[in-house]
Amino acid sequence: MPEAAVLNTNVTSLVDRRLLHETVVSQLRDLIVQGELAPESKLNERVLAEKLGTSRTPLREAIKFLASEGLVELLPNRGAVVAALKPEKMKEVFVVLGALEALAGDLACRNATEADIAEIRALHYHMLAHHARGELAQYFRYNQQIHIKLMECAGNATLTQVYRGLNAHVRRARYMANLSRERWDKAVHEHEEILDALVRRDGVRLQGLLRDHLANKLVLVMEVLTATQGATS
Amino acid sequence: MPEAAVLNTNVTSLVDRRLLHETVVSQLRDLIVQGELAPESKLNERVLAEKLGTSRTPLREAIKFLASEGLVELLPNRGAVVAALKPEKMKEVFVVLGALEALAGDLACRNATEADIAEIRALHYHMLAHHARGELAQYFRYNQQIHIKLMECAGNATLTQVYRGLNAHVRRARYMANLSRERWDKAVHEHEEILDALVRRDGVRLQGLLRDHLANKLVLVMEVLTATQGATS
DNA sequence: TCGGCTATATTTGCATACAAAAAGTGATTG
DNA sequence: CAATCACTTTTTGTATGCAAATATAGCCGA
Repeated sequence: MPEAAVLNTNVTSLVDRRLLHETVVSQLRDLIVQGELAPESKLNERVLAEKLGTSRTPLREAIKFLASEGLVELLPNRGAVVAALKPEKMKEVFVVLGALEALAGDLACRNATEADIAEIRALHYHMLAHHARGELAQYFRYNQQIHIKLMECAGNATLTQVYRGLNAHVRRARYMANLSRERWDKAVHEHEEILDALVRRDGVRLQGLLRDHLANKLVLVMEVLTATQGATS
Repeated sequence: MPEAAVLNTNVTSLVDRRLLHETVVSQLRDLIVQGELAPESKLNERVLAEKLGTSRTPLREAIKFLASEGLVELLPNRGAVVAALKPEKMKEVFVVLGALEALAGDLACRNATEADIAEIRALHYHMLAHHARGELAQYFRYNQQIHIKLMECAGNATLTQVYRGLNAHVRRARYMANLSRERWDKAVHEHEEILDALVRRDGVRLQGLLRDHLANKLVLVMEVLTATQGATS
């Protein structure tokens, strides 16, 4: 169940069995992605270690791990800060994500099994259900799962890994978003088309749809960023 | 001079001034990329720490950093090993690299300044010189610099960062390669065409050329892998 | 001789301790 | 009154120590 890791949000660990400091990585990442640790805020090692119920050593290792992902930035002799959410950076990330999703779409049209497509369809309907109820968080959850599943259908684990890393940046901004009903409906409609193109295994069309979908996501994220940017500073 | 970091090979650090454990990350990465630490070999913390003249703590942090890049794999309670160089993994990486280089080529055609192109041309001639002398290592060095510079011309730092990370995997295999003269000449010719397409800012053609170039690289790497695979195991 | 078990040794993982650097504080002086 | 300097406090970076887990070796028994 690899999808579960994407939205793993438990802060107080339940699994002592034989996992290691990956727990800390996961917890820290969630704190950052969900915005509890704000962009550009300092990561005080003592405070965080206490909060996560560990010592500084595994925490520092986790910070280094996330630094490699780009979620935190290391300042020599001055610790680490949560990476800034700069509009310029978001544009960059979306351009790369666009290329990756387009690639994934193309590969998925060729490699996806019928079972894969059925699973995406199932996730799609879950998503529709939460959209109908106006449950944004749950909607996002299934939305993410669809995109991740599409990645996995491409059958390229490296692609999936890179995508996840970049996507973490974007999700940080998305957590702040309050979709207007209009935009939300539009996004759902886009997903309908995406599913349709996948079912027909029309790689070219799917690539285009994914690019457009991402472009719209970028617009949304930019609005969120400029809005909060004015509010917080 | 950001290109310098790509081929930074000093093991005994010269810079004590105010750099930190990034030194260890860089050293460790070089050991892996250059093959001194063979794929799937165990990373003994005590031995490595002594070799790099540090203690286990910064070394472990460096290992976690590289684990996030995918150059090493973490085995819970059993340390870390250098990531395997599996042909399947290489194929995956090249597919993603292909999409990224194509994207970079397209962006570079639009964003590169004349000075950028002049710099790439200069690197190109350096490369030709070392090709003429049959100096493989130096040839690779400038070859890499050209590709990195092309990435930078795209004006997307995120793209460059992701590219570098994936490229490290590939370079590990390339270090084992002994190019045949025929293939080598062909690669150089491809670079001539790449430069030409860039000068003419023909993004579509450049994308195609880069894809072909990468496809040929993949063939080369696969040959190296299957060859060494038979020899070492 | 071979397989399994125990005891030993190594190695990892985590916590703590210590040193250096940065940040904060306050007093003194121009 | 502001700025600077010295001093204190906090925080980071690194080394070391210790416990748990794993690998290794030796031993016994079949």
